[in-house]
Amino acid sequence: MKTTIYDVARKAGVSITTVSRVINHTGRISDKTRQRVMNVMKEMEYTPNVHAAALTGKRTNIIGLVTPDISNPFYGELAKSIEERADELGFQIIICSTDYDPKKETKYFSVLKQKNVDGIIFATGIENHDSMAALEEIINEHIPLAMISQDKPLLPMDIVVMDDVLGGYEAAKHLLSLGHTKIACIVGDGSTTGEKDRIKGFRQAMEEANVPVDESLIIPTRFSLESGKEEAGKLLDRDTPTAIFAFNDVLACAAIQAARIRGMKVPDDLSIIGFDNTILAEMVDPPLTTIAQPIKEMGQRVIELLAEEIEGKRKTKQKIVLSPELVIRHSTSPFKKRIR
Amino acid sequence: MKTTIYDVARKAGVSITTVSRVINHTGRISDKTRQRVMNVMKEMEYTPNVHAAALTGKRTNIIGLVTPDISNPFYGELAKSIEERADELGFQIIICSTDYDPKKETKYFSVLKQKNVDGIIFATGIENHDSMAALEEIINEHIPLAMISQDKPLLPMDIVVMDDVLGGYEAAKHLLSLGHTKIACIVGDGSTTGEKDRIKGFRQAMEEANVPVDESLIIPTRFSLESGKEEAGKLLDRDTPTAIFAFNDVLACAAIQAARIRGMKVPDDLSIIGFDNTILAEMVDPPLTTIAQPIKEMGQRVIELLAEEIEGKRKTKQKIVLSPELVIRHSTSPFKKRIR
DNA sequence: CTGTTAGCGCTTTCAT
DNA sequence: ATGAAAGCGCTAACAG
Repeated sequence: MKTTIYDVARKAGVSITTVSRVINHTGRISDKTRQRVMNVMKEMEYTPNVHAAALTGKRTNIIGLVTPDISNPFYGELAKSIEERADELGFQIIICSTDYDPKKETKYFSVLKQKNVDGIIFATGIENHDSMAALEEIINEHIPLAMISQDKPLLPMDIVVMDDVLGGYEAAKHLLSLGHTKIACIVGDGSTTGEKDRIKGFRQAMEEANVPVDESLIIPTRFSLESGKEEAGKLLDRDTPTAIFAFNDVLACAAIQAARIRGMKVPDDLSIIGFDNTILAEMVDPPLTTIAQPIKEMGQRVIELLAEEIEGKRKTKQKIVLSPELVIRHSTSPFKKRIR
Repeated sequence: MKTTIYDVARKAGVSITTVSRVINHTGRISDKTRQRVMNVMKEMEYTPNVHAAALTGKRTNIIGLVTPDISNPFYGELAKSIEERADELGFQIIICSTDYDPKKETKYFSVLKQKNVDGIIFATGIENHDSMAALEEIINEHIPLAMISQDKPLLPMDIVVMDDVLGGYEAAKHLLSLGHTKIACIVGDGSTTGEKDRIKGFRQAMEEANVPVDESLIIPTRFSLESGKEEAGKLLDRDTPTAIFAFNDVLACAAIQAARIRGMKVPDDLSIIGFDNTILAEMVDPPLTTIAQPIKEMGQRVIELLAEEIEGKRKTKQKIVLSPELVIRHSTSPFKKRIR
């Protein structure tokens, strides 16, 4: 049998109350007894039973992380930084991969509640109606919540996001500074706020530079490599942009492939800038100039925010907006008039 | 206050025992009472308190997953498939990312033990002495264990691995069948069993084809993109292999880049085959011919194995060896005599 | 088929 | 400064 608080108490010649006190640093205890108890605990390799503690209302030190897909490098890196910082703060992470399925989302909510997690971090959109309802329920039960990389302006919870407007702005700015004016955007389905913000920033930079935005150069895709390749290909077949702003690194890869198939050289014939700065960006040829999301820092900040709330150090919700960073590699170059 | 088993019992007009029985499907209960109790549970939205149950020796339905780095696409995909199947089987996953640090490894062992997980899956090597000691302790406590993608012949636990010998064999076979004979291998530091097995398979295929292996074409690297690029470059500068077998997809990318810098076309001037079939393989240009590890299936099988053991359905340990699969894309082509 | 009751290991008043 | 005792919510042996 595992050694319990009773075993320790007996061996140390004190009551279990005293042992409990030294474990939790509560109440007053003479240094002498404390030392004795601590020694016995060490000696017996005593570790408190988490469940018994949880049963009396103590924390579980478990945090749920709800993400759409951990195999996606972006979420993988996010999960990693969250887990790392969580570990430092004494929390474990239960991962929940929803696979973009709202049903799994709501299911996980109840599982996590049942597991009595101390808090939950959402890295999914939660657009679905049922999910929203489940979410509100969680809010009502005052389970500490934090949202990452997704804004939910109307709900009271901690939030860490990146400034997508600025990201779009910087991408456009970079291309403009290289002399490009005929710039295409390869976007997704336009549904998320992140996407909308990026294009907003893009437009702003164009406007400031007095370059009109050609709406026919804004190309929607299904956010996948195949779809990106196809749409980028169609674009290049019918028009001649000198630069492309892809809304993530995968789409940028797609654009590179589409260009290469058509005998265009990147960046000589076509500059391409990506978004996210995942591992792909350095893997691809040419290495991608891209707008880096501060993934690592975002992960650290959410978990810190959440931990503060769990520990009751702060009762007001907080929103942290981090800045993107332009990472210049080799997929963009100054505009040169093309020789036909 | 959350509704407890007592609330349900009272409302249903039975004892808590009866309620407990319908929850756990134990003992005999008349269909009538069962129905009544079930209805009340539904009505009150009752969910059992996991900690109270765990305190009496019931399972926690939590499984620990110890991996070196979830942000690595290979482990990310593995984690995903494990989580997915685990969810179906009713388990949650606590992730532990060791970052290849043996200290974190041993630390996680104790954390997981303390959290009373039902079982643990190791996706790390556990080469370190302290980790081994900790591992043996866990074995002694009879916590169900499973190892994935790593063999530990001397320890009694469930294992799921891929046949690396066969993988190396198939890679060589493919290249040989295309007419290549001057084949280079870009390997790592040669320390893991996986690597050794791959090269063993490679040699075997070469031998069967009566093609001598040129040892100077076996190039060690630090398994990183940079290192791979550098070493592959040196190789191409001093020699003229017609094909390269890279020991993972990252190294294959490195080889492609090194070749392109030197004006060589892949696959026309140089065929390259990778290993793993991570997302990189389809992202890169040209898409990579590679030896696919059945990541998804590996994940599913470990968790199934572990679940069986947790549920006590099987007491003998089991080892499952899965087969690799050649995925042909566009980075390899038949050998043509080079025109100088 | 159903109920009574004794723990599981710990926290927390309330005494002393 | 320390201890006795009452739960926390549930399971399971025992009794009917």
